[in-house]
Amino acid sequence: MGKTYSITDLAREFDVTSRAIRFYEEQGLLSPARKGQARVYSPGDRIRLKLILRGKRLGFTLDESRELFELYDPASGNQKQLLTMLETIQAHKNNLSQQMHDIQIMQLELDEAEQRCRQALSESQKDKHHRIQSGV
Amino acid sequence: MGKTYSITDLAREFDVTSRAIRFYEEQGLLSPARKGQARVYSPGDRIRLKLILRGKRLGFTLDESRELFELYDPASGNQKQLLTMLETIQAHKNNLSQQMHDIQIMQLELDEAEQRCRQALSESQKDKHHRIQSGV
DNA sequence: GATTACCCTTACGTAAACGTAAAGGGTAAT
DNA sequence: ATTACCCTTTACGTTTACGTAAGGGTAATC
Repeated sequence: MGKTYSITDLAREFDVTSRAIRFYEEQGLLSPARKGQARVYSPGDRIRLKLILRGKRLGFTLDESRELFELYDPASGNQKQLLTMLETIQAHKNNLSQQMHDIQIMQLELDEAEQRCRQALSESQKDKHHRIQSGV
Repeated sequence: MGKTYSITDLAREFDVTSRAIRFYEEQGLLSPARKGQARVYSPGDRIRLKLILRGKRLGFTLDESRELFELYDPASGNQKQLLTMLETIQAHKNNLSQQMHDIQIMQLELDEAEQRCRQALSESQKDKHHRIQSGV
């Protein structure tokens, strides 16, 4: 009953190669079921892949993403590691704040670049008209 | 008169190695003046380095950063490339929006992870007290 | 004058994240 | 039964962004 996906299904959906998906498994980020030799991915596996790719967009290494997954795993029990875990989380939160800030600044700068670009375009249009008018 | 910086000045300020800074130059992202053999960096060079590092935090490759610098350069004149330039800018803006979105979601998730973590900690504290009270 | 602290170039090494064959098996339509 | 398309594993190759010696010059300091 549960929906399943082949490796190419997921590869197509998320625009990655099947090689990449196998690589994530090799690195311990995915562990799909098997049907014979073939990999069979559950909706949970699919989400997991989605998270990996989001992590990548944010500049996380695969190791970091794997570590984050462990934060969400029921297997986390170990109490002594809870403080370490909090530090990890805090570090990630700090990085994200920094990135957020970086993005806002860069968006402003790109807006300015766009304006200058449009300006330059409209002026080259004016020049064209001028040349036409003056018969050059 | 103009303030200048040595390579180690900048390396210390931005917490990168001088090797890295030389590498950026090798890739055409910086071109400091020279005094004899030694590199001499102007305030402009310093800003440039700052931008490179910000780009890196946002997942830009050095090639992409170099391309962005060209968008801001007075040497940009070429009119035919203005449209290509606008496309490049738009693509970057789209990526940044996506990243912004990714960050917001991940911040929420990290907040939740933190809460669960603190919860687990306080419960392990309660257990401790309980064990102490009951003399185990 | 020897140590310390910079600076340089050249060049090989490396980690991460796949790309890219090579060689083969499974099944479904033509 | 052959074409086509899926799947597999093994394994070497590649790009990016530096790290890490190795070897040598300069300038201040003890």
